[in-house]
Amino acid sequence: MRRMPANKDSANNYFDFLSNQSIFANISTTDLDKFFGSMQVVQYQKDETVIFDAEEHANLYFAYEGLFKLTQFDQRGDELVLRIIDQNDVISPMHFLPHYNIAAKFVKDTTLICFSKNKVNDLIAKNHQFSMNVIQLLAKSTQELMQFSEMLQLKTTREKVGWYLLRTKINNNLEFVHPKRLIAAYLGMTPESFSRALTDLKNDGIFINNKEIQLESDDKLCQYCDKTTGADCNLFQTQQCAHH
Amino acid sequence: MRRMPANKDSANNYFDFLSNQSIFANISTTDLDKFFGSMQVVQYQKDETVIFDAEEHANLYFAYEGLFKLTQFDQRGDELVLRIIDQNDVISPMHFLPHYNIAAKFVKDTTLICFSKNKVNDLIAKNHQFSMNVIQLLAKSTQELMQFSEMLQLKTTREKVGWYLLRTKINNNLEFVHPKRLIAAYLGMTPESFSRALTDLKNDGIFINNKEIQLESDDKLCQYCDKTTGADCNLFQTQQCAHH
DNA sequence: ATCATTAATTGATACAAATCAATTAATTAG
DNA sequence: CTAATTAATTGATTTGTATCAATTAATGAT
Repeated sequence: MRRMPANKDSANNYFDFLSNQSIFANISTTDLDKFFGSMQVVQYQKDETVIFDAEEHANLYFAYEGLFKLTQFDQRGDELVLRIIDQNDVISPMHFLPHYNIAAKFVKDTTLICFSKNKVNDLIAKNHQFSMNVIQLLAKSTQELMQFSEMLQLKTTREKVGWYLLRTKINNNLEFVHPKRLIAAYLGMTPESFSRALTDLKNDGIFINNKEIQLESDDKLCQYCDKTTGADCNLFQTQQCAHH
Repeated sequence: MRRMPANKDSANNYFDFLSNQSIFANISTTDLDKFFGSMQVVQYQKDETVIFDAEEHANLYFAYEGLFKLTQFDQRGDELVLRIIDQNDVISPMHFLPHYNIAAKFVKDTTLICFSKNKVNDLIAKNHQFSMNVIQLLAKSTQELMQFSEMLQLKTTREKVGWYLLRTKINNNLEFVHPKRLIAAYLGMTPESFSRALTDLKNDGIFINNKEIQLESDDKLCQYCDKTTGADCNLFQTQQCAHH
């Protein structure tokens, strides 16, 4: 980990970046600029592991650049990847209860912007819109975790992979942007099972060459959709959509 | 479902009950009484299933009496029990995003107290302490879901059962207060596997007769503990505690 | 461009837990 | 109190996915 002193140019980039975060939506520039002044920039290197505990890391973090996974792991070395975090994601260990730990394992060199618990709580106290935004963020996080549990518990290996591909399609146009082993871990399976599932999906008209996803027809992944996931699809509830 | 007109006596009981909820902590009686005035009481019968969707059920609910499970289920009929809810628990479907659905399946006749989204949002807007309490509630819910995922994914069948027994011990003194099939579903296993795991635990000095849990010695469940779970134990970080 | 390293795939096997089937125990209703 | 119903347990079998092992593909460094 490395603390970065911010020069004026980079500070402007950070401010721009932060202003676009939904947690800061509809807040006056005055209040924001003041708050942004307290920002800290920290950098982590590929392969570093950091325990985010409620004591030392009671901050609010923004992923400015890079890639890492939020994981729990046990004595056996098995791990649960709760979230894959890349550019633009937010995590708030400051909202973890005491004694709760989670590890961040950095997959790429990563730059985080963070704000201390005290500063954040000050803004919550002072700015009603901000506290609403925090509520929104936590509500979203609750719901994503419910969907995540659902994926882990209810979906078959093949369905998990289909669901992941669908989300990839909805977000960024048919290619894997993360290492397959990372995706496999996130879906709660081994890289071997992930690979085999990708092979199986040929029967559904879904073909993979290396990082590229090719679909026999545009709707081939729709069978792995649900209303919550589909809500972000540009075809959602149109004529072609299954949830129509 | 049945809407209950509240008479004066029962209203007093409900007010007392609500006042003790942590989401209403440190709020003036004046504000509370006004808010409580908007309360609705609804009753559900054993075996009823209700879909809590973001549209019709955008409320804040308190379980006053009864027992039900919050579940997701798929076409196959497999189900994920996200939470077992009994007396004193809170759920806030009002914080679900649009299109997100979850089912409540009532195990016993149940009385819920609820407040509409609008009334809750009014209180959030007006009362800073309340919005802090809501943040606290959502943060807790996020964390519980992370622990839940961890349990589902990382623990073996036996560890899941040991962990459940430990929590039971910490909460209410060594007996099952819920049907075993419900517990099994919550732990993501079949009743058969649950039963076999209970038998296995004899090797750890843990004996079950019907609903009663008997321990060879008081620390027999400590091997299934972790710091987060242990934080609620009355021996936490004392001499006897593994996390000491 | 070539070598070294890491990632991904493919095949063979093992294993934990689900499923299926039957029995016993515990509740609930009359 | 007894019969009926539901819950829990126990045994036999199946199954999906992890694990182990080996190979091939892709990426990164010199």
